[in-house]
Formats: sequence, C-alpha cells, structure tokens
Amino acid sequence: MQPTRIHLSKEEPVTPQFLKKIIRAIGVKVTDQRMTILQEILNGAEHVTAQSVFENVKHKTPDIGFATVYRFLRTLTDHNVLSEIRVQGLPARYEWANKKHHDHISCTSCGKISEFENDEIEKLQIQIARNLNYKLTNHIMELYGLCSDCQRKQNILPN
Amino acid sequence: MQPTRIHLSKEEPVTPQFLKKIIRAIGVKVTDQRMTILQEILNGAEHVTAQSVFENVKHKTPDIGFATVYRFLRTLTDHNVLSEIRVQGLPARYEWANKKHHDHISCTSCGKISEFENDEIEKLQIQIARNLNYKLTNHIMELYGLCSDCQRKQNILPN
DNA sequence: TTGAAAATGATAATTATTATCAACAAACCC
DNA sequence: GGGTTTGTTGATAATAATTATCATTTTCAA
Repeated sequence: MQPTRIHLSKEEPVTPQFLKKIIRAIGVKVTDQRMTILQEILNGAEHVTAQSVFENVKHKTPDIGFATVYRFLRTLTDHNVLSEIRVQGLPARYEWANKKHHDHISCTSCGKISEFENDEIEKLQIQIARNLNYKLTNHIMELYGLCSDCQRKQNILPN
Repeated sequence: MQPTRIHLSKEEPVTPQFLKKIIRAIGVKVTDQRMTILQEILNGAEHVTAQSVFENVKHKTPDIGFATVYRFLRTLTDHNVLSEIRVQGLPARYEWANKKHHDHISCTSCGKISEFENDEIEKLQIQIARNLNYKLTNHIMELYGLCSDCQRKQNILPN
C-alpha cells in the first residue's frame, strides 16, 4: 500500500460528499463505519487516540468494532491524511496531517502535547542535510520535557 | 522515588568502584546483577534496548531475570543516569545521559545513517520549550532524505 | 552475625497494537 | 437491478513491550 499524498483542506465543510471524497482519494471503499470515524475525527478534539475515537463513534454506531477504528486510522496515516504522534509508552494520537508544518513538545509526566513551529530550525535542518550531501525529504522532531503543571507538582510533593 | 540528578562522567575508568559509586549515588543497594548490567551498558553499544542488555548480560550471569534488567534500566532512567528514547512503537532505547547530544540523518532509500550535532538547533529547542513553559529534558530529531549515492541512482534509473 | 529492608527471578497481568478469518457489503459489469 | 468479485467488518486470538506480584534470597547497617 503505497503512501499517496493527498491535499485536502480541513476548511471544507464536513458534508457526506467531503467525507467520501477523502475516502475515495485514498483508494478504499466507502463504508458507513469509515464515514463515521472520519466525521468524528474532523469534528472532535485535536489529538485523538484510537480508543477515544472508538468510544465516541460507538455511541452513534454501537456495532462498530475497535479493530475497524485502528485499521482505518492506520490507513489514514499511511496515506498522510492523518499523522501519528507517539510519545513514550502512551497510545498513539492522531491529528489532521496537512496543516502548516509544526512539531510537538510533550510532557513526559502527564502526556500533554503542545505544538510549535520554527522556521529557523527548518532552515538549519536543510542546511545540515545539504552539508552531509543529503536531499532532505522529511523529519521527525519531538521534544520532551516537564510541563509547567508537572514541574510544580514535582516541587510540592518531592517523593 | 525522587529523580536525583547525578553528574557522572563516562570518561572515568570502568572499575568496580566506579560502578558502585553510580549505584550508591542513586540510593539503592549494590548487587551483582546491577554491577553487571551497568558494566554492559558502559562497555556495550550506543543505543541499547532492555532486550539487548538482557541477552548480553545473560552470558555472564545466566541466572539473571529480565525483570531485573527492566527494573534497573527504569531506575537509572528515573535518576537521569540514562535517558530513554522511544520512537514509534519500537522498544525503548537507552543511552548514557550526560554525553554530548547528537542526532541522525538517514537515507530513505539505502538506509545509510549519518550523525551530526548542531548547537544552534539545541539552543532553539531549549528556547522553544521555555516559551511554552516546559523544562526540556530530551529530544528526538531524525532527518530523512536521499544520500548522494541514491540521488545519483535515482537520476539514472527513474523509478 | 543478624535481622529488617530491599532485590531478585519466575511468572502473571496489563496495555497497545496487529493478525486471522468467516460472514458480509460495496462497487463494477452486464 | 442481479450477480460476481473483491474489499471490509467485527470478534477474537496473537504479539510485543512493559509492569505487577510475590515467595525466596540477598544486602548492609547495627
């Protein structure tokens, strides 16, 4: 299954037609389950887990199995509709892929994720690659730290 | 178990005394197993997994259980002797914590890996973290691209 | 040396994810 | 539309990494 690059804007209204367009674009069959899952992702929270998608979707479609959710999230990831964020041992989280490029910093204690973008780093990366005779195509940059809340907790309860 | 910050240089000779110093510094009892595990990490490869440490250590100490290895790696991580790197769904990898940081760029075609370090990016990362109220503890930065050889091949054999 | 506290190792439990497969459903053709 | 092919579903098992449990053993300070 080759990763197809798809350019879809999240700004378009979430109509059934729009959902079908996405599903067809990645070359798979349109099913009720996939429609529901996509809708949930488009309407729901920012960084969803397979579990949270599953639970929310289950209200509308109680017969759905979580293997279906996992599978479709993977498919969407393979086709760059979603991107997958994996932090520590926590379950994978997903976000809409083609928003402006950004990276993540996440808290190693509570798992909170914040986003940022930094053009200067992007430029340096390209430069580094060029110096080593690589043509840069992609990168992963994940920062880890303690968020303000967890820094505070650590001071209050030293144990 | 409070994270104790320990400053130990890997440059010191790996004597039994040195190993004991580390183990005592984190406030746990000195056991043969812990000595052997630490020695393995100090002498062994760069980015080890719990599994690889376990297997190597088992040659010298066949009676060791892998729970012991996991536990001790976690303890060392909690006390910042090691740092833990978790990428994708892969098993956690450990590296000596207070050495100079470096990153990797790898070729998506042939798998070649080159290392680099860049102070400017490191500084920017710390700055970014600070702006978002995180205390940066670690990061992963992996660049992906085509190495010079594979760029050339791609031109010769387009596909 | 000895006894309390901690560590070990075997194994079970847990967690996230992927694989399997029979029943079912979508899409293409006529 | 009806039939057929092929893809999808959902229940469940399998896998993989990690953590918990607990009886036994070991460390180490008094």
